[in-house]
Amino acid sequence: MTTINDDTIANRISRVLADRIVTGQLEPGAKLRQDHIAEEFGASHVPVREAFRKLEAQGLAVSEPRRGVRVASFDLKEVREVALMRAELEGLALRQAAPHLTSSILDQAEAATVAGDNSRDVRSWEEANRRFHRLILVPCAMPRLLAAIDDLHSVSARFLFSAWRSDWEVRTDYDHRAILGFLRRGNLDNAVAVLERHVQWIGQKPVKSATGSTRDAFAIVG
Amino acid sequence: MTTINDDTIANRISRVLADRIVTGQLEPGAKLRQDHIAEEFGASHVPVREAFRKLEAQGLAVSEPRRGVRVASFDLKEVREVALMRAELEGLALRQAAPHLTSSILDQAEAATVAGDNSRDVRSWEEANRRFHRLILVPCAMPRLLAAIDDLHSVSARFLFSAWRSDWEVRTDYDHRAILGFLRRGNLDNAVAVLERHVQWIGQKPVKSATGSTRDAFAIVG
DNA sequence: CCGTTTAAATTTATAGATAATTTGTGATTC
DNA sequence: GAATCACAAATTATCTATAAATTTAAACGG
Repeated sequence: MTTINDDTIANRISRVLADRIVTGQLEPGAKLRQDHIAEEFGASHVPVREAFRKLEAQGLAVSEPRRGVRVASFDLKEVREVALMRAELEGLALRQAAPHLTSSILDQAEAATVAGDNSRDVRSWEEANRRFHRLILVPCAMPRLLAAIDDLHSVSARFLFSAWRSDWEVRTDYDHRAILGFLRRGNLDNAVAVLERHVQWIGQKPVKSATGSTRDAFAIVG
Repeated sequence: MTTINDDTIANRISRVLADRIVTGQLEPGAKLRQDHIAEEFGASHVPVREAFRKLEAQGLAVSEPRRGVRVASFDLKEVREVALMRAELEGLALRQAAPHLTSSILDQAEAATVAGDNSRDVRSWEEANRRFHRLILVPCAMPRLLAAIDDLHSVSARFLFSAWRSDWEVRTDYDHRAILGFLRRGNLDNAVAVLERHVQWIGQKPVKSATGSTRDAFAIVG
């Protein structure tokens, strides 16, 4: 039996590019040239174009009709927009998921919180944080809603990595613990309230640019 | 000057197919064969595949890796899911749009409501209904949010056309009027509350199938 | 009647051709 | 002499045409 090629080349390219954009290896506004990318992946430019379309749908790239596609840029306004959307949709998901939450799931979510608190770098903190959110939301069993939340999470992560690429300070996530506490006690309304506030929390941080001047970086921290 | 080719062939194909799926000309589960579609549009299959990717992102088609793409099917569960998502997101959009609403906009929205009440067929009712929602939400100036709402509206419309393809009874939209009333009086909380309830209202209707048996059809009516 | 093999249809990917946009160069004007 | 406009060349995206791989179906044999 040969190697099972479960997904298409276009999907593979799309995943790699998405990761590069989210982690900041590809900077906002950078041009994505299909021929170059095709060459890098040892493929032709047709699957590359299909990958572009997927990135576009996820909000990670923007395509101008006959002028090519660029990495999507963002500003504080868009950080806020994504935070608000996540708050609403995650609140909805938690309400629907609550009846199906087991103590086993909540234990796993607590473990994810601990893992996040012990994370020494942004990347692993983000991974643990996403695991927490997914764990308590997936039982809502609403695929379209979960897919939408997932896309927003990717964009959130991009903001996060943009602001805290290398320097990350350890902090304890009291919100996650409060949410779990309310869920264990069956107090859904408070759990949702904390979650929605939590996701809207936008961290702010001064960043020194190459010229010595400082600009403010913003990111959703939750 | 020649005909301005503002958008790509792929976008054009995508729009036409989306319309066919939404109006029910293409039934759920129907296979979309790229060569046939390419031939119909006098194009090759590359732009067709790109159109497929867009439809997939909108939730109108599903693609299995090497087995082609089909028109997305749906059930009552998904109707509910879309209704809940629309309720949350439209509520959010209205809250953000409220400070920017002018009496001129509200007048146009009222005109759209009247047009809806006078509509004799589903299609024109849907068009007027969508116009109403867009008018009061667009001033939120959140492009990603509005795009998400727009996609959900398309899916809503698909459910609607599926249930009431030909027989549509005229009805007066009290909810729209109540929303406008609250907005005019500056009572945002009540306006949002009515809107969220309004969008979650799922109409139900018995439909006679070819065999003589009856099944229930469902659709978001708002 | 069921499983295997063969053939047709269809998706996926490649390579090449076309069209449009951008960029660089040169000429003309102020 | 500097700046702007026009034109040309190169780069890049888009589409067509063709080939390879995979799935679906159909036929054959047990």
